[in-house]
Amino acid sequence: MGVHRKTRNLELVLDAFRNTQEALSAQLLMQRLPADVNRSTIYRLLDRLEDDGVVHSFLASENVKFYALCKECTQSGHVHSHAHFQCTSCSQVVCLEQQVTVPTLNQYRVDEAQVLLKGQCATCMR
Amino acid sequence: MGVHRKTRNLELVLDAFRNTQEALSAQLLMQRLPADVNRSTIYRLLDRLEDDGVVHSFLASENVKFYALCKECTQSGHVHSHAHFQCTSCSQVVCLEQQVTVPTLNQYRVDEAQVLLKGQCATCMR
DNA sequence: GTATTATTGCAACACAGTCGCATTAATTGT
DNA sequence: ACAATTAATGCGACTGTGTTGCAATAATAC
Repeated sequence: MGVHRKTRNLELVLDAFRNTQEALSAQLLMQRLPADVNRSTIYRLLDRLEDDGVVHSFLASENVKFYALCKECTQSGHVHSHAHFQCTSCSQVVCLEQQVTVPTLNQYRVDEAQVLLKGQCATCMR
Repeated sequence: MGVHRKTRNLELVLDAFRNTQEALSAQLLMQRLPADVNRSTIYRLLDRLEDDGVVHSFLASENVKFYALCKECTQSGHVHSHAHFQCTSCSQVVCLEQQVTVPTLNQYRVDEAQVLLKGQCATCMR
């Protein structure tokens, strides 16, 4: 695992993930972390944490990358073969239990399947 | 269906889609269309064509929106419930026949399922 | 405590996409 | 065929997400 000095910023980011069920974007982290945490630092921490298999990332709507803590991943291989859900009202994103089976195709070798389900979350429905 | 004057640019964009099996991004269109077709115009045409159910869009890697001609869509409802494939080497994107069934979830109302399969296309594999 | 070097902050940048506004050109009515 | 209407276009400026080079700072190893 890449070097990880125990810095304030690293702890803040990890805490943010531990304190929520949601997946987080760089944007959301900026809102939730103290204002003096630098934008670039957040992006760099997310990149590193992903490289190290601590979080995994996926694209949601409006071209925004979301991150969430990995449960099944290691550095050697990300095994986050689960679906993600995004609420079209509040934009919240969560990881689902729902496993995704990677289909086999004739003309292509499929390495990865990204599934994003879109709709409304319980809070926004009422 | 929104107003559509038969303009050179509209024809160029539609031809580009008709002349390929691939899905196209604004970027790719710029490369394939004459250089004097304005960037904003391409974005606006894509938006309009999508509103009118002529093309559908979906997000691929690297935060890029791709578009492809609709076969089953109408203005009233996009029914492009098929999977998409993107080659991680050449970045090419295609629509697959593979239909996607939208799962039902307990806590969420799912309106749409986006499936992006990633791997290598036939050309890049050899 | 000092040296090493990972991490950070900053500013500048790259890129996808959007928008306001004036100009151009496709359509409509006569 | 021509003028009036207004959709479509081009341009420039802008937004937002994410990246990068570089100098300053701070966590770790000795």
